[in-house]
Amino acid sequence: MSQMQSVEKQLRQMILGLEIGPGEKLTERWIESRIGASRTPVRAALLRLETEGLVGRDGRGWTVSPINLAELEQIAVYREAVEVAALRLTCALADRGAVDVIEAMLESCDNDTPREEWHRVGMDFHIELARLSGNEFLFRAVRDAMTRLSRARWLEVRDEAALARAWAEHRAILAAARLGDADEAARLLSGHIVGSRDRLVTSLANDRRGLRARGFAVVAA
Amino acid sequence: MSQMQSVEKQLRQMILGLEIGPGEKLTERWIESRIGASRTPVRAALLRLETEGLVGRDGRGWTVSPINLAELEQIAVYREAVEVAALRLTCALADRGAVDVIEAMLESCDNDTPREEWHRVGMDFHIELARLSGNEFLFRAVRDAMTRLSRARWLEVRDEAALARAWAEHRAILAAARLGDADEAARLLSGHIVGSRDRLVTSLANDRRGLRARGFAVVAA
DNA sequence: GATACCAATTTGGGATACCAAGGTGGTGCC
DNA sequence: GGCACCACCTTGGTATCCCAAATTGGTATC
Repeated sequence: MSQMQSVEKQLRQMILGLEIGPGEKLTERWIESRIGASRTPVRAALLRLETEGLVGRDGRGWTVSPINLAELEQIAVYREAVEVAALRLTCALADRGAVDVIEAMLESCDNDTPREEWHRVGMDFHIELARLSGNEFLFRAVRDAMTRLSRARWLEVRDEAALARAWAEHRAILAAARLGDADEAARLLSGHIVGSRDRLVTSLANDRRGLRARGFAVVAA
Repeated sequence: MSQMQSVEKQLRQMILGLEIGPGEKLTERWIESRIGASRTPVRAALLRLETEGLVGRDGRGWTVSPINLAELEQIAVYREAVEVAALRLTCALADRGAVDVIEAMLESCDNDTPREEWHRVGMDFHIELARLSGNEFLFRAVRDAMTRLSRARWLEVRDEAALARAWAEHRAILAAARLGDADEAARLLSGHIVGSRDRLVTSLANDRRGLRARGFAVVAA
């Protein structure tokens, strides 16, 4: 793999893993020494991550994008549009057996599964579901939206009950999709996304003070 | 304006204006001499245009993205999802007076208007309509989709009748939106997008031979 | 003590030099 | 004539250097 892609990957992981906090200033030279590559690939990585919304410009200079509650709400609306469209396409497909692969993915999480896994599988559910539609643009839209949501979801305080409910909703969506019941699947998915958004925004708004204390910039809705 | 943004702008214009044909090979050094900037801003521009889908990598090396009929069809599905969602949001708005601005935009085109203007305004209709929703993500999605469609629409052979019908459809959509009739507006917009796609793909498929003769790579659906 | 101003450092933007990999054309052998 | 092989050249990837602007820190003045 070229160094350019490697820098991008490492930097993205540092940002998504909150190793670099939302709102922190970035300098190309710091990244250069931190990652061990020269400025050229570092700049290429920053340009890419900028289009993903993970970093942004702060006048002259780079900043890790803060958590933006207003943005999270807009993303939810966007997700609802593209995910529902993808799901409807999938429901119209002749072969919907592929949903079983996703169901197996969900089953792979049990009580012993580390939190990281739950986090990743929770996002992959939506991403893989969109992939099934066969539409590259819908798929990319969902994947990019989930990437943007990733840090916020990581910060969200979720109790066992909420987690279990989300998993149940995922399974219900798959069940409806397997039957080809597009309207029901779409209805369930919409509700799931809206519910997720509400819990997410509420949780972050409540924790805002604590998050800021940890050095994480959280912009209000 | 920084040189980097200028290079990006110029290069995008050259690609969208078909000054550089779909499928053509690009070398960083050629662009460098053509635009009159060094490789650093050229590379930055290429990285950005890559995320817009206007250029792509061809193993080692850059290529102006060919016109891809399968991609055009997928984009239409994607557009339908995001544009309809945006339109429904707009219909739910308290103040829908802003649609008048768009209507005025349409009126600005008459028989004397050069073809370039028609082309631009035809796309801006969809972009500005999405902007009214107030959702940044839906707006960007529509804008980026229209950018990707731009070259294909430029190549499309459109008769007067088709053009007039498209304009009438635009106006009908606005009329429904002004009344807040979301279902009707959505229905009209869906139909418009699907119809546009059909005419576009059909026209390009028919002209494929001629387009290739002009040096334009056209990938079949 | 506050503030205005200046020097020094830092920073991103741009230019250029260098490199390894891949492609191309030519040449000589079969 | 055809094919294998090799030297050369082009190309993107990387590193490094330079520059202008902006930030910073200190200092002198009021």
